[in-house]
Amino acid sequence: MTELRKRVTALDVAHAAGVSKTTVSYVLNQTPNQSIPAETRRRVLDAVRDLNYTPLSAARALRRGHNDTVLLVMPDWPLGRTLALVLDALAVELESQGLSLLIRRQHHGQSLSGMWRELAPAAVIALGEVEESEEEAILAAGIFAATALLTSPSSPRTAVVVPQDAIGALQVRHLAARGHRQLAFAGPGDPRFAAFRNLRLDGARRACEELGLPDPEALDVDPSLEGAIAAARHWLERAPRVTAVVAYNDEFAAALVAGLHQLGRSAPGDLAIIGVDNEPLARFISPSLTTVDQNHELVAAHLAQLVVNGLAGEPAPHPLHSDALTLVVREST
Amino acid sequence: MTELRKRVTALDVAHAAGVSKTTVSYVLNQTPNQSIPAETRRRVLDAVRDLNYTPLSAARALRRGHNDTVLLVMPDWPLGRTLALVLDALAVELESQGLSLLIRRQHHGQSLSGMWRELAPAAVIALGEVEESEEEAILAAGIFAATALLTSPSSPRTAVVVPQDAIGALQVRHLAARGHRQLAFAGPGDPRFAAFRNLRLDGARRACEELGLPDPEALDVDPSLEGAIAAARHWLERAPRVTAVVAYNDEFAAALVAGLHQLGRSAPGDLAIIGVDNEPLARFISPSLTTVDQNHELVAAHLAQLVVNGLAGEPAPHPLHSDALTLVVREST
DNA sequence: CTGAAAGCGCTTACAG
DNA sequence: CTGAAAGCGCTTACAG
Repeated sequence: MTELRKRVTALDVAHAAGVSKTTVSYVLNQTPNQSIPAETRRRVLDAVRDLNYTPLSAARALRRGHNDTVLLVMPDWPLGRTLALVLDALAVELESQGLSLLIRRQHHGQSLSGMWRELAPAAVIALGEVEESEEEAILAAGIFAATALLTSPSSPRTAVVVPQDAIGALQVRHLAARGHRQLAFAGPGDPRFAAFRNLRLDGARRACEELGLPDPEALDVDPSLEGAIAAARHWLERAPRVTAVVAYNDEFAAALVAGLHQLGRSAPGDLAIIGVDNEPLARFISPSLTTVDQNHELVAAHLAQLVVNGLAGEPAPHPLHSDALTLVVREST
Repeated sequence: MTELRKRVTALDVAHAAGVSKTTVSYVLNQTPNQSIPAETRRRVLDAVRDLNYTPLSAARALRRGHNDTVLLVMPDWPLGRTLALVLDALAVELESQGLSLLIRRQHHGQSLSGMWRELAPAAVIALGEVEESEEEAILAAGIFAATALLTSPSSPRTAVVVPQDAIGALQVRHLAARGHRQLAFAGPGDPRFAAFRNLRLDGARRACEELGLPDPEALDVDPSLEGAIAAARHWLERAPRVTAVVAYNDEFAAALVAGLHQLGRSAPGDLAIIGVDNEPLARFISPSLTTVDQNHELVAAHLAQLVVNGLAGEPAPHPLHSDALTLVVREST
């Protein structure tokens, strides 16, 4: 077993450079209104390099009252492709600003309060609704708070929006433009997806209403070949016959395409199908999938900007409308 | 603007409970060899609840010398499906043990040393090779170190293995069992994938050698329809003719399946194709993709176990062999 | 069974 | 231009 080596502290650097801890700190933090001669600065920096000194974030956090960390709290959602890409891009983006992203899931009954009080992050990003009193408490602790809602914001707060309802609406408008009137919605029955599913369905419903189309029938589908076959059969035999399906995502869409094929039918002739996520394999399905692409880079950049501006006391960036959403038209519709 | 509220500290709890900070700490940490009467304990716990007290991790970390955090350092790899799922499952697993997972990318030229010295985590997990001296330094700082290599370990260290070479070998053995002898490897030219690509190719090469098959030709393919068509044409016209392709992942495999279709050919008759990752859409490609599934839950559980055992001073769990790999046979081979 | 006190490694008024 | 000193909120020998 190797012997435990003592940590190199600012005091060690101070000694090596022949100055005090204070000066070391001033140099390293480039504290304003301190005029330290270049020569002294160089000596400190040399010592830092020679000793391989790194300030301990815990000590700094204790003194400053907060970390250089952004705490992202999310419900216990399954990690889909888009969410994973957004979070990854966000982490990279924040890192480039000297911030760490710490992602925590909030399981049922776990208190949000405990998480941020324990960590004392610079900012908290909540995915999904947060109680007003909780948000107040976060702000009162001097922590910047942002909320990433899945729907259009009801209040003009610091809420970034990744509007799931806009996805459903976009899907419906595309199908309507192709002449379809009798639509159906195919999504997961699993309650873990409910937050996303329900909002997409809502958006689809509202769009149908606006376009004067009948309300789309929502069906829980098992995204297997058998589940898809059953669903497709149901729609084809139904009166009035469904001619197009809004799928929860590309997996459901792909299952339906394959199911139709098994029935000797095909998209879009017998049933038009549109997915969401623009999975890498979506274009290689045959017929290739029409889908909605969520621009994860844009969403991540926006979230990062919101936090960075907030920490700097600058105004929030302009809200993301549906710019982050792109319709990718292929063969299945 | 809300007024800044002062933090609730252990001293506040002590006052409210009529005891000292010491006793509060003993109760909250269940410090061994302290016999605190149930009544006192209750008073402390009540005060904690009433005041909504949460210990500040930075203060605890400063005192203890380390955090309850696991630092995972990875190269600047693109986040593929399997990696994302492993990391997510690992985070969940560690959370259930009271540990946070902090993921950081190590960009070129960035020092690993700076990251762990700054954070003072309980453990460091490095994805990929780490210099011996660096690992020594981590250990010497009292931090548990684990390495998740992409290949079979050369030394009997605390290295978890996610053997990418075994994937390539598994692909080749399946194709060989189907009677194929003249194989090719299709992968990305993008150097960001090189670590994974090269190891899978190596594994494929070695398996061919063991089976007495000719060395597989490796081709950089653009995973688009056009790229796939060009590649497929090349293999079909080549002498000796290639009869089966080991694809880097399902995206490449799907592109090749689609490319063949465009050429009026099909898998597996004209060219057998096997992918990696078992993407949700892989079974809905037609013909459906044969692929290799990496059990991300198993890998994550193993990594978590390694860390937890390490922190508790217990021996490492038995190594993961290729148990985490499953061949999923479908129509494309 | 309980508490006073030291000390972890920083930052930052404050004094010179 | 520079440093001595206080203090952030914990944990833990140590003394009673």
